[in-house]
Amino acid sequence: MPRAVLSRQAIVDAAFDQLAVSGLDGITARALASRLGVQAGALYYHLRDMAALRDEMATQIIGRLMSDADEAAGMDWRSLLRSLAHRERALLLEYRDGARVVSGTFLTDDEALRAIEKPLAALVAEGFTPLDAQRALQTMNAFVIGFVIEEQQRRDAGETRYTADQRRSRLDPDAQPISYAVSAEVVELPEESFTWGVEALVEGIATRRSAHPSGPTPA
Amino acid sequence: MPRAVLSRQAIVDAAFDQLAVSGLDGITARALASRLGVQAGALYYHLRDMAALRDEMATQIIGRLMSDADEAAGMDWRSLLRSLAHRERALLLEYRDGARVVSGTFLTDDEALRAIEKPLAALVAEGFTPLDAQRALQTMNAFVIGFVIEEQQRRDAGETRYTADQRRSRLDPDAQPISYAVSAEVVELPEESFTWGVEALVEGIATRRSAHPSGPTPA
DNA sequence: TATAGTTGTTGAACATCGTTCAAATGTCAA
DNA sequence: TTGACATTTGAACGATGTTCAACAACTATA
Repeated sequence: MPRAVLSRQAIVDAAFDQLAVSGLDGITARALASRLGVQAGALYYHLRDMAALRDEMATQIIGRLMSDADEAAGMDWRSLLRSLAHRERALLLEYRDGARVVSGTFLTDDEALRAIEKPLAALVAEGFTPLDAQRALQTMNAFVIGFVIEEQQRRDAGETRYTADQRRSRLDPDAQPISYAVSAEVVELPEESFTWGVEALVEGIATRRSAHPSGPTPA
Repeated sequence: MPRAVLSRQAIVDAAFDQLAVSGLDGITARALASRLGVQAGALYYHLRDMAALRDEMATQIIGRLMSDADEAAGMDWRSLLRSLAHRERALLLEYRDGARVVSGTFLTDDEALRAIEKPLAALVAEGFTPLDAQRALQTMNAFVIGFVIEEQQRRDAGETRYTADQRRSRLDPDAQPISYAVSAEVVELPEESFTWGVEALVEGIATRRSAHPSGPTPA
């Protein structure tokens, strides 16, 4: 047999293809092996286990987020945070189960971890405490992850069981008038909902920023 | 054999016990069956499949969040949002993998869906548009879920590979001074980080609230 | 050119998983 | 006592992750 048919990267590429076709649960050792024209056991020469593969996938997604990000240049901090949030969401949406992939894993490459320094420095340069800068990014990131997990849950898995009509049918317009009235916007228009959250967060972070010179976070 | 050894609720209870012991991945049909003194197949008389069990678990957790919540009474909207966020986090932290359990599932009980009406009404009574009220809750919820997923990832899974020291060792204090300086707070002190995010969000939502009388969400 | 060593893959096996289903068992009503 | 019903058994099926001795192909050395 020819030597070196596989490589760590080839397996990861196949995993992304498989992810698009059958979702995160469809990424099995045998599915990848057949996609690569190989037996399942061969994968374990290049990967410790399947968890390592998922870590690697998450790392590459985050790597993309950090790489095309030379945008810290010349942006005020609001635009920077907005841009980061929207690009992170767009990136996660490119992949089936994208938010689940990155949420449950560890970064295998230090490059991504180090890349956070750039936006951190940009925030500090604009008057944030290092700690406040870190927390601003952490807060924004948590929001994006949480939002997209729910968004993809509806988009990918629940096409049959998560329509606006279906949601409305479980509500009583007399007992729950507000829920009923906004039920359409909950399911549809995720763009607007996301932007609303980002704008709220940016403004909220602005108040934390101006708060710190006079002392620590107030109660 | 005696009739009705099992019940849907008994299985869910066993699942929560198993969750505490071995995490979400440890909840297998046979593990629950042995815990209940029964064969694995018997579970399928009460549950369509294991996904239905996870939905049921998520529903019961959310149900707890909504039930001990008679707190909408007499609270200003800020206190209400704060209280909801902190109670949601505390509840999720009670369960191993709690955030993952509720994030990837559908509510099987309409009660939880209907219970959102109460906080929604409270926000509307204080000047929020129905749509803004819905989005405020959605944004806060996304943040809490995203935050706790990461928090539990570190607490439960990664005790060995996610300490502050380990994070620092992957950073260069000269090249990434800010990341290095705050690396301790990132891993430890989740309480303060979470409160920081909640406060930022509440203040940010306040600006969305005052913005709407003059028109829709500004750019 | 022969030989040894290394790298990468095979093929088979193991334990465990979710799920299904005919058969057996226990309980209750008539 | 009998019959109908509800519930569980026990065994099986296919698919999963993972391991490992054997084997094949390439590389470097002699």
